[in-house]
Amino acid sequence: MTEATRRERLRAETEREIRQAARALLVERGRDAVTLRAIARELGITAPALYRYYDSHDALLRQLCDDICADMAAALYADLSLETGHVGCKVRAVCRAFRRWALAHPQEFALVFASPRDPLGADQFGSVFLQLAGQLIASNLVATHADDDVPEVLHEDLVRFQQVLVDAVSEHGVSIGEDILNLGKIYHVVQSWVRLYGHVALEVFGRFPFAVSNPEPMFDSMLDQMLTDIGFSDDS
Amino acid sequence: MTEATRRERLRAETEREIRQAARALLVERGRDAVTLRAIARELGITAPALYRYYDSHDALLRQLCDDICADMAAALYADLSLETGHVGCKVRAVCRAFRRWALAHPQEFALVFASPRDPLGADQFGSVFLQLAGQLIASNLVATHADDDVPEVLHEDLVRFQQVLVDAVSEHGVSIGEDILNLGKIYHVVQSWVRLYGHVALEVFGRFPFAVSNPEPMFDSMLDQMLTDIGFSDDS
DNA sequence: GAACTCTTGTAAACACCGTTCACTGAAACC
DNA sequence: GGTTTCAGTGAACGGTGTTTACAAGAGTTC
Repeated sequence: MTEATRRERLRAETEREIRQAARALLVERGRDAVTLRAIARELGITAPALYRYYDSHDALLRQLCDDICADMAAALYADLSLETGHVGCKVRAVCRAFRRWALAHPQEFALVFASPRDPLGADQFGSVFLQLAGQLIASNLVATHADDDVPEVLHEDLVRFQQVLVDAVSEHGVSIGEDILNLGKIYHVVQSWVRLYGHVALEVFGRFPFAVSNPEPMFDSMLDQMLTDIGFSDDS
Repeated sequence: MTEATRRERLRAETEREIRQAARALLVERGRDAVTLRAIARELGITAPALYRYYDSHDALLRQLCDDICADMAAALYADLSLETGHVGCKVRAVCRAFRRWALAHPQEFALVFASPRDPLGADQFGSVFLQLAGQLIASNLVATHADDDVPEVLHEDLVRFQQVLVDAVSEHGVSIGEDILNLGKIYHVVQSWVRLYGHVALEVFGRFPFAVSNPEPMFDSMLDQMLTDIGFSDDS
């Protein structure tokens, strides 16, 4: 069944354990607790042995980021698959799932979303977001926004994003026309991402200007407004 | 002129140098470079000497956060004082100033705004934001939003925020009535903070889903929408 | 099966980190 | 002038990332 040699299997297993230990340390004791020595201690080996698997502490942290993104993506997809309503419902579901995930995984969220990252940034999460956004846009057949809704200075960037979206979706076999994915919608996707990220980050980092005792309805309220703005009707 | 003894002056001077060195390290080499030993090296003293000024490395970082907030507040106030137009213009000016400051000080921004902070959070920045928001709201005499605009589940939190705002402004001698600072406006202030923070953080952390080549007009465009939503007329 | 290579781990070392503690020397006070 | 206060030192402890030389087992080749 498995084509891998014994050595390859052992190596893969060790690597799995490294990631798992790193993740546990991050979750339980924060970013600064994810040290090579602590991970090694957890596995019953010595720190330099980890250099057989990762070039540096930094590389291991990058891998950790990717793992987190992949897990988050899986969680979002799972929540999305439970939602069988129309597109507006799906968008709402995935936004709520994102918030839920972030609140349940604050350390992971902080590591992935709030570090002045490597400019590359071609991480797992990007493609997940593009995936979801692209699919949701593609299946929303009502084109309520025309191109001339957005200022012309933004066209260049939005066209680029449009291409990125089209590519991302086509990689999964879905093809959408430019008439459906028009610039007005693209712009609203960006704006929605701004509001979604803003709200979730503020909540996770406790940076609202006052103590919010009941943040969930506030999030839902923002979501309603966002969906209205993006062109979905408000009926739930 | 100065009532302080020689010793007090020297101490104050050293403390100033500590903060300055810590700040320089943060700016030039990132959060992780702000170590006690590096600071001490910069001052030509030894690391344990710093414990005469701060209880721990963590306490020093907290002080650094406060310093950053104070500096940012000063920068925002300065930019605000240059703007002599009506309230809409002032809001626009201070939002732009916030973005400009964040982009010019990414390490400081990350430290202050994107760490799962101490729940206390009664930092300098809070009062600055409340200051500005309160004043701007108070001077916007056109009450375009009524209380029934916002869902009732939010009332409890918004009333609390209303009180916080009223207190913050009254501490500076300005008193405003509840009729002006109604819940609809409060809600829009919160929503504006969500969008402002979201956009700036995404830009600083490079977390837009595509490479934005021209982010300024995108920010301005969001600002226009935000000001329209909040009830300011769109004439510049 | 012996000789060989490749891989995975170790132990020791280096330079750095936060923190504690016993101490020194000078300033401030009475 | 004697005493107290206090900023600063040096040594030490246990922690960190990383490099190096080395050992020992797994896999391969003859």
